[in-house]
Amino acid sequence: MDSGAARETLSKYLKATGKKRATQERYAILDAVLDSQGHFDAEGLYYRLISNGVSVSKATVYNTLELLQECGLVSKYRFTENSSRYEKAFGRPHHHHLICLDCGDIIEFVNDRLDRLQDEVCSERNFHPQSSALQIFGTCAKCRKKS
Amino acid sequence: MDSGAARETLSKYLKATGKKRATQERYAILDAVLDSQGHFDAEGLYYRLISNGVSVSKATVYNTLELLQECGLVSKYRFTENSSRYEKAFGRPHHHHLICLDCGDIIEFVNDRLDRLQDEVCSERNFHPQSSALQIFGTCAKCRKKS
DNA sequence: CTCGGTGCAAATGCTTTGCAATGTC
DNA sequence: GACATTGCAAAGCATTTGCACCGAG
Repeated sequence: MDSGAARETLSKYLKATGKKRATQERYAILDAVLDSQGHFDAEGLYYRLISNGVSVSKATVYNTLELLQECGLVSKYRFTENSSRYEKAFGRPHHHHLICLDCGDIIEFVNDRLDRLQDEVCSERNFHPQSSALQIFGTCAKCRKKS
Repeated sequence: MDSGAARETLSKYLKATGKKRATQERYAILDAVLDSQGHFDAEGLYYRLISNGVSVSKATVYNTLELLQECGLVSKYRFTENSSRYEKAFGRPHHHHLICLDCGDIIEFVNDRLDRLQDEVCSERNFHPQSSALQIFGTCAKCRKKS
């Protein structure tokens, strides 16, 4: 993950809009996102920022996550009730998720055949796909061993 | 859609738990669900009940939708922020969704190859699937014509 | 008659918003 | 300087909960 390139993506996006400004907060939040491993939520990101001495408000975290989503640096998911999960999307291939209902683990996988099949379905229906999300809920190998 | 069979499914489920009771409200809500076409939300179902002269509270609607989900009569989805969508699941094949970002239309499709491919992915990872949801977001044929 | 279910309104938790202060351009 | 962005706390919204009453078993 190249932090410099991500910052440049954000910077270009901000300029492209002609209105949005490059603030310290936005870059600080981007850095925190890039530091993250796997999925995180807005709350967690906020506390991570605070405990690193970065002073931001939750509102700004939410706003900036939306902004980062717009420029493709972050993906947002809603696997369960009452909480959105995010992940950095910079330089990552298109992937899907296996979600363990026991331990809550999220396992990512990539499958070209699956993606191609999706495209087929779309062209059959004359539907122009923009993004897609496949979630498979079940029990992971770890939890199956346990029980 | 056979309303009698659905009611029987619910009845059996209630008895099987040994604790849950068969109330008028639960059957009234089930009926309203069976009457529905396509996707609906809790709020809409609630108002549909009220305007049909059935007196229930929102809390009961939510509780019952959860119950109907447990016994497989209803599926719940979360396509967008801040609102869950439900659909009757009784006697319906496993299907996925194309969601139009322009008009909000939800198009269902069935694809065996896709389902088989998903199973393959799971067994590769020793993951035991229970349910899955694929959403493809984009623009539908109708909206592409318009623009 | 017992205990699960219901209705209501208040509570919850995530997310957004209004407004004055701040910092970018 | 103009105006987008921030911070804070308060508001919003879908959903849940607490509790007194009701009704299924």
